[in-house]
Amino acid sequence: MSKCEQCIIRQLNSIKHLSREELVKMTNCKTSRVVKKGEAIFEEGERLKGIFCIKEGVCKVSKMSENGRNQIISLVTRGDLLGERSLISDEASNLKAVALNDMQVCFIPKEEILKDLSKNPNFTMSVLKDMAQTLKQADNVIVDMAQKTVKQRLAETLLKLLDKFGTNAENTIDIHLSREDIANIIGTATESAIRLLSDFKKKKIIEFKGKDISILDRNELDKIAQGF
Amino acid sequence: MSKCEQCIIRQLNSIKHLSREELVKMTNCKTSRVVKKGEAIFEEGERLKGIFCIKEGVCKVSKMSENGRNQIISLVTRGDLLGERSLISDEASNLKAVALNDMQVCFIPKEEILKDLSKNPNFTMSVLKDMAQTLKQADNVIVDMAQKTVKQRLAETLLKLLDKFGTNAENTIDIHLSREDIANIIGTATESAIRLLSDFKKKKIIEFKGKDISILDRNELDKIAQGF
DNA sequence: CGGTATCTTGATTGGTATCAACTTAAGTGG
DNA sequence: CCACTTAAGTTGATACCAATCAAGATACCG
Repeated sequence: MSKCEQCIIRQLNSIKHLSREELVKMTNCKTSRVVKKGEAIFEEGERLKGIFCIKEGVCKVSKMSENGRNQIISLVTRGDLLGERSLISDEASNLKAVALNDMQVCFIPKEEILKDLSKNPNFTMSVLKDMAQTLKQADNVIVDMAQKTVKQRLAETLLKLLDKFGTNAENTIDIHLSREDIANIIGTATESAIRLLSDFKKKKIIEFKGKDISILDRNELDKIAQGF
Repeated sequence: MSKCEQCIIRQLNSIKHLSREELVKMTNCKTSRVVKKGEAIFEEGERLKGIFCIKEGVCKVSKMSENGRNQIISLVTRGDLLGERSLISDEASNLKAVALNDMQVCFIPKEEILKDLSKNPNFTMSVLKDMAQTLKQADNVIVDMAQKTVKQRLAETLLKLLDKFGTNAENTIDIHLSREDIANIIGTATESAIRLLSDFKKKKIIEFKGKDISILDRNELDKIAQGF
């Protein structure tokens, strides 16, 4: 079993504030797990027994709306923690997490995390800061959803994806999302997203390589996102 | 100066987890302030030097969108804390808070709160729980904004307002919001909100007493909110 | 009492959802 | 290797919803 003390991923999140001693304990109680593309890490309504630390891969975190459509709330990647909130508020998860590609995640049992939270103020403060940050972003998303058009949101989403995942050898955004996934991020019907993507392509703002998207005119996307 | 130890409001939020000693210190450094209706407690972009504890009254917390419209993110009332997030993430506030009626608020300096956070795990944990809860609600709002129609959102908002503020002697929702405020909560143009309110009135789901709203058929609003 | 803000309604335009049909891509089993 | 199945992507036509502009009504305030 690989040791948390030696894990590089740890440096990327709040776990970096744990002491050597705490890390040793964590190594002893954590379990590793491989999650295949498309597989769920947890379901909406499930009671989580711990949190997940993403070692490799990306997953979409989503929530079902009352009308039966799926809304993707965030994309969680290498170095992120997943499930702290449900654990802290001690409620069933309100979200579902599904792997977008093959993943490696570590599972850390609830008791261990709660113990660390109660004994290590630096750790707690770090989690608190993360959460404050997430909340701020959530506010921004609310404003965008409430006041921007689908076209603006699509442009913005493409830019965010580019910044978060960068580009691969073919110059396409280095994460494969289906058209439906994209629609579920911006909160629209799949056909609408497709139509707008198609518009962007005609205007040479983006192009397709296979199904993947390559951004040609970042500047123009910026303008569209801001409403021109 | 009134004493935090004896303040009833304290029981309503995380401050209840502070020790007697900590409360005495807080009494000595806090300041009280009256905020008139329409006045701002703080502005977007302002660097807060502490947090606010709402003793009396209600304020709207909002954010300007890039297209120049105002989105109300939440309504903060008696017993709530305000400004913890900016303080924790140590950034300028991303939000603006404006009084909806005359308010009494206490201001607690940053240093005092940070000291309590670093020394009292119960307090920190309580703040953390609050924030996890807020984040969960934010997720719900995102889904609603992304996927519900304006009509659904209006119905939902009316129900939430009713639950949060109750009714007064005239059986109207016990908080006065302008039509514009309502529109800014549901994220639509003022005229659209007015039109839909007018529809609801015609269908005898609500009625107006002056400008205030009285809910006649809660059941019907529930149905509309869920998409029928 | 005039001026201003808020509220209200109508007409028009544009954006988005929905339904339906078709294409392409990716398996799967004979 | 081909025929079949299924999922994903694409496009057009239509109808509905909501934003915007314009104009009038009502309440509020100095």
